[in-house]
Amino acid sequence: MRNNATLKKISDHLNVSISTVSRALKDHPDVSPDTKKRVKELAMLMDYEPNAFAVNLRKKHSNVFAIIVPEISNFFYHSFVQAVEEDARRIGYSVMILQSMNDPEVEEQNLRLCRHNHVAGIFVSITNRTTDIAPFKKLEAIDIPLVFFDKVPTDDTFNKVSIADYESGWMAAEHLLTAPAKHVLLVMGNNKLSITRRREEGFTDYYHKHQCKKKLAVVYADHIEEARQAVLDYFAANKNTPTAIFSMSDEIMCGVLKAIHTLNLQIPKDIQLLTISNGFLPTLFTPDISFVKTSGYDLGKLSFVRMQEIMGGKKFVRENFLTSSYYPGGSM
Amino acid sequence: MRNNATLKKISDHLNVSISTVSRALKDHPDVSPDTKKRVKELAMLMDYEPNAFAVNLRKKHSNVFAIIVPEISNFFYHSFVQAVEEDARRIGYSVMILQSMNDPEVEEQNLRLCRHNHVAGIFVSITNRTTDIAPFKKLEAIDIPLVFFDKVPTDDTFNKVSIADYESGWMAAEHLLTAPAKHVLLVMGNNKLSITRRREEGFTDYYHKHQCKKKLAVVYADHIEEARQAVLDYFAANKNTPTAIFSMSDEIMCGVLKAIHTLNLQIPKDIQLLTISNGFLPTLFTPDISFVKTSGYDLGKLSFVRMQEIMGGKKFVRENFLTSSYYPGGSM
DNA sequence: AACATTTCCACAAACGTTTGCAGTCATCGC
DNA sequence: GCGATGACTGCAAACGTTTGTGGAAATGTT
Repeated sequence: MRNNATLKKISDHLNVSISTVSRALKDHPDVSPDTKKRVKELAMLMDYEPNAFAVNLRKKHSNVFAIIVPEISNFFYHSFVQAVEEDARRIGYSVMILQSMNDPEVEEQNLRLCRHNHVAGIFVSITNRTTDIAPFKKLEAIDIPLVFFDKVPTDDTFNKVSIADYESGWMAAEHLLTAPAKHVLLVMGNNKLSITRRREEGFTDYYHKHQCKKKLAVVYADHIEEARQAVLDYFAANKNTPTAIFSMSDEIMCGVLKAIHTLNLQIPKDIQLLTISNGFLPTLFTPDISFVKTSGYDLGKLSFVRMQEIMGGKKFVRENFLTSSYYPGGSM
Repeated sequence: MRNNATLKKISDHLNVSISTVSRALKDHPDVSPDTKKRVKELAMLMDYEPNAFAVNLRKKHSNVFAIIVPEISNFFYHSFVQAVEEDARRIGYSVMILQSMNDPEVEEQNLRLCRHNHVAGIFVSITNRTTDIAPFKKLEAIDIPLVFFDKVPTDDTFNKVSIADYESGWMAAEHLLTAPAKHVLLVMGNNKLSITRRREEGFTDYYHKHQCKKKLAVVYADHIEEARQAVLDYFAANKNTPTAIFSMSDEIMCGVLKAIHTLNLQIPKDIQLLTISNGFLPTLFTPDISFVKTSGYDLGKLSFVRMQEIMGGKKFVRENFLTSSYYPGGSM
């Protein structure tokens, strides 16, 4: 028993033309109040719903936004998604979430899906290993607006919205370097990403500018397990060294904590820890982990504003930054 | 500069008909090897991509699956999504993720989106407060296959795939009741959900069957903060009472842990804790939280099998269950 | 009464694809 | 040399919608 209510069927029942039905349903001034009423009633009765395929074919674009992220298992993205969904809903659009599994190939498949479905716009946080920007260029060629957020490519012909990474690294240093430990370990993500480089730069610039005498080490990790291993390796080489650790993300922090637990070290006695986070995970531990807050929600709101600007025709490329602030916990 | 490669344009360039181009591109035996070659080459050159709207309009359905979950911030769902994505990709389908934000109204909006886009199939884990199943019935009326997973409605005209909840509750009791504490606290989710009722039933059945003498209390919570408050309330009424706590999910566990941290209680000395989990979160803490494992990944695989059966025409309704197993940590 | 305007509606083209059907050749068997 | 077969290819309808255009009444203006 298929749902077959269509403009044609309604028009047949009412002895009016298809176009009249179409216009009646969208309150076009050309149709009389009386027919409007009749059409709407019958449409309601027949449970009419416009066929999105036909509408989109005609209009050449759909009204759903896509969000492409490396992995949805990231608290930062949850609030981002929520913010975008709120705003999208407000203007009658929907949001579909696609994850690239940190695989450029999957990412490209997702982009293809977006192209085929002529999505209204795409918010994308790129993969650690994304190097080919051609698929993104392709999107712009067919006028699908693109906003990069959080993990953005270095290419600067794109619209990007990101955390003020340099500043948050700087802020992290500002607080972490007050910790007693004489050693400092930076556990960073993939060092090809601008997000990583800028956070590290912010941190080390503060470090050098204040002529900090602590011994500084930096390690890079692509995911939890690598972060854990990196920290284990560090402590294998620096046994019993009180160290202040800077973790640049939730994911990294999880790895760091696993290592710390493995080594049975105490926070904040043996180790001081400060991370950059959206704020959820750090509060789950004892003591709370101190963090520099980066709001995925705010980033989502900002990204959406950019998206609407682009959709509205503002074509100039821009990069926006979002400031962050410090939330002291008990890990320092 | 729009990407306009279309069958018509290709046909114009090659002086053949649209239909020939269409058939050539899909290796229809009716068209000669020579024209096939020419068409394919030009199509490649022009970067032709079929217009999904037109294809779908013609075929009356798209090739994307939808997954609707209350919230994506749930580790259990991540692996579920991953499993489904893997299998979908394998048969050339895509997956879109929609979250209902635990709001039945948003859930219905998402269902509407699925209907309008004539999605190939829907995997849905319902909201805590979903009572109206009419929108789901509507989906079936237009032949969109539906598989409920994890949080499933009680109505048994639907296809459902879920954790063997009773069994996992039973298993949890089996292990938790060996803990030294004389008091047992069950922190459960929304008690209208069958998942909650069955897990609780499994637990209490074991409890009664073994004539357990420990003092049993049960509280319900809809989200993290409620869980935290419930535990705080419990300990306000039972000061310094060594208690073994059963948490029925990751989310609940987070709330429980927050309360435990607030009260400065020690695990496993003062409190023993056992949760049901997908396995990620429990390992982030020290000591590791013991858990009964429910595999989202396996559930995803199973759900997909069901989905394909339904799509293949097997119409009979069934409910599948997935067994779980115990992973000891250091929290007991 | 003649003409202009408004109100309401229908026609038809277009969006890009798929597919049943029919048509045009050339080749083959006899 | 005639019908039959087979290999290609094109025509046209259909999917359901939107929208520019034009036309027939009804109303208004002088």
